[in-house]
Amino acid sequence: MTEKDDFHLQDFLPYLLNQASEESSLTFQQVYKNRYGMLRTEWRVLFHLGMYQPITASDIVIRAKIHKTKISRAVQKLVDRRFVRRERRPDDRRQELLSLTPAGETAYRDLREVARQYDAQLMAKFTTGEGALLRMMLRRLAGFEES
Amino acid sequence: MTEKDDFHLQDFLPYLLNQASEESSLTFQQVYKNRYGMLRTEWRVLFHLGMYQPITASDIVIRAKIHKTKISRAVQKLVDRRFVRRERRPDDRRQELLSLTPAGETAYRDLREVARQYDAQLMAKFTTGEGALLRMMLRRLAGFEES
DNA sequence: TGGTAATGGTTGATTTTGTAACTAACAACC
DNA sequence: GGTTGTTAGTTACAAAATCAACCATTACCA
Repeated sequence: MTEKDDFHLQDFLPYLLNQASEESSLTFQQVYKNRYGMLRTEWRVLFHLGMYQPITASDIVIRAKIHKTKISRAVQKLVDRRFVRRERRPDDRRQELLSLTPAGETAYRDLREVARQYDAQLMAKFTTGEGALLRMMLRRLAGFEES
Repeated sequence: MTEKDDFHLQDFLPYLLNQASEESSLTFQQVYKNRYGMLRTEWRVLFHLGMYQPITASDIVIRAKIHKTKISRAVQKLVDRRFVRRERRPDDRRQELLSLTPAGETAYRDLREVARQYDAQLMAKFTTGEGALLRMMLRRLAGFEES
């Protein structure tokens, strides 16, 4: 007979991570969606620019591990909405440097503040030590650090 | 002046969770995709049936927090491929009870074993105590437990 | 009983994503 | 200089997700 197995879907790490990820992004999603009409990829591009500008689309592809077509379309939309400015490099005319417009800067600062507060709210579920450990473990799972 | 801020995207919990989630689901995805041509929602439905059958589509909606149209289409595909059987309830003819066919059972057991091994492989990155704590924290973030 | 609301599930239209093929610019090598 | 190969980014088409409207059935209730 096939013994009743001790597997539990809710403990399967990829499933659990996905559920936690979805659940914990809901509140933030409401904000960037309602306030700026952005999609997930778009706020990410915005944030990457806010943190590292000026950078190219390829840089974002590498850092965020998002497919280049998604980035391409997100950048296009952000440019259309005057959040982002693109500028072709003179020395290598294939690449274009992306940077935030003043409106983009404003949106970024606003959302960054929301993110910071929301993160604090989520982390309040844990002790400081637990939270630090959680981030460390997630970084390792995400491949952000080798070890 | 606007002080250079201490915000780091890579530490923002929803972002970090999403990256960890995506990264850690890649390997398993290859298996259910290549071996059974399934999509994410489909293996999840399969697993829910494997664990809790017989249940209705609505039950899965509630448990897995997946939209009902996604479930509806996933179930349809699984039925088409003879992994799942549907049976209208006599007492409430709106509902239909879903259960696995023998082929579905086989696929489920196979994938469950893959999942178990893969989970162990992921958890090997941590000590036993860390792993247990991680799961507990993720469960809390996912809303699997109230507290 | 009859009318209205709620539930389980499906379908169609639109939006978003994924995959591959493509253009343009540069690099490397002969 | 002229192939050949790479890289940056876009576009076209197919696959999938989202959203709203939709049946069919059951529940509620005057």
